[in-house]
Amino acid sequence: MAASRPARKSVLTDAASADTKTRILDAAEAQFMEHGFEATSLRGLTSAAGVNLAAVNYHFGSKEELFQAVLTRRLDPMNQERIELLERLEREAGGRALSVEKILFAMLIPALRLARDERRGGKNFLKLLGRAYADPAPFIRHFLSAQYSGMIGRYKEAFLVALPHLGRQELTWRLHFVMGALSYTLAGTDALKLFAQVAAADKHDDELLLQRLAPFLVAGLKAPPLAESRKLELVSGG
Amino acid sequence: MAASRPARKSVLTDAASADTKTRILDAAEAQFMEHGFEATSLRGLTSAAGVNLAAVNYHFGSKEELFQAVLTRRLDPMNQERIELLERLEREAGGRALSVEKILFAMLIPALRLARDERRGGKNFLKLLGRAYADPAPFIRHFLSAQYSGMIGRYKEAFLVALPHLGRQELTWRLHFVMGALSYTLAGTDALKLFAQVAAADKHDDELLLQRLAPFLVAGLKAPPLAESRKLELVSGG
DNA sequence: GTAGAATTCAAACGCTCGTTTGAATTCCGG
DNA sequence: CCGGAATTCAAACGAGCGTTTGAATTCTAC
Repeated sequence: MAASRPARKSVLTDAASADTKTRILDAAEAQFMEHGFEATSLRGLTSAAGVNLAAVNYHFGSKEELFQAVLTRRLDPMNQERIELLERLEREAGGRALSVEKILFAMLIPALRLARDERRGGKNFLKLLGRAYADPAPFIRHFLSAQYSGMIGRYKEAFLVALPHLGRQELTWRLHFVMGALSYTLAGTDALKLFAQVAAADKHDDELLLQRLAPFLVAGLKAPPLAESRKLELVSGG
Repeated sequence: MAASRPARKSVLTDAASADTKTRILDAAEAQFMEHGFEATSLRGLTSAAGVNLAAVNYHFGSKEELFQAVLTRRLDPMNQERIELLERLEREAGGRALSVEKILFAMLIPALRLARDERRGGKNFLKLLGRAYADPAPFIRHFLSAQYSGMIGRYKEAFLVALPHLGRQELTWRLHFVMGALSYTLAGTDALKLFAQVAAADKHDDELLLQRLAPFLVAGLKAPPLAESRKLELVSGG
């Protein structure tokens, strides 16, 4: 009989159940990406994974915990890589300040590597991540905050040095905008097919995509804040 | 007995039922914003609106059609205003090209006006809109495409003139990034409370927010595309 | 005031959902 | 090869969902 829920399984049996757990995680990644959290049903998910319906609750506890496990599996290593890359660049720079470009690249390249590595989820996962950012479910928002706060804090300090013309608050907003453009782009929200005639070749070339995104973000980050004197004009539309 | 569904009601009875319809729309706006489409239940929605459960299906046909009605009510006038504002600026400029700033402001100001007008939904609606952008449900994506394509096409032509150094495809991507940063910002995704210490005063001052967003977007749009020669460096991280 | 249409209402339908259960099966160290 | 733990499995539970129904009520034009 199954335990009410196994708090921690023995090391060896973990390996035995890895197959089922992995199949669930892989199917969940695809389904959550395609339908979002709410619209994904455990019945469809488990049947796609070729496992019993009860397996999700047995191995992960609940649908919510499964969702978090899906995110953690990819996110932890990627953010770890981001931090390590930033620290390596800082070490290589000696005492000198890093350029905005380099800091931004340190953020983007682990994401790019992940997108290219099908064994780590590839583009599907980034799409899922982009959508998770916009999901209103509180448990998702809290989870993402917790997962990202360390990494973002590090980068914020680095950007603060590279962008001395921005105050802390101004920088906070700029990073918010960066995350917006980034997650929207990663999510591959072709919602706006408006921008339709993007060449098919372009569409799935993630490197080219980041190479288009990077100059946009760098220029946006470097931009001077709007001067007091110009603010009034803005609203009057003049 | 209720008609299977009233195709179009008489003019006068429209006014009579307006109260119920409006109450439903208002409650739906709030609930869809808070929980998203899937997680919003008609039972909760109708009870919040103080109307009978069946009223949604009677007046709107289905939950999906209600969602579209919620969006249309605000979106049509806002996009209309955007187009009119752009055309007014083009007329005022005579034959001369509009600046990137002016075109962008023509996009942002109707959104700002809407955000400030509580009678038109205010910030709630923009938040809902930002979230709708990221919703994976196909009917939402198709609906938004249809609603936006006209407006976006107009602006794309205007930007193409203002940004002659960008090709059509490059511009398409830039507008994609702009929409990303914009919808993410409008959605007020405080998911990333990481950027936590944003002053409370700041938080709901939409004008200040757009004044922070504008320089970021303008600089991003104006940025030169990444030169061929630099592309390789990017990925190697050097 | 009355006929007919529009609207409201309580109730129910049929379905899907996440989760739980307890027996059957598989796994594996001794 | 046996015993106990881990896992799988079919079945069911209870709840909530969007939608439909048909009667009751309200509105309105005549």
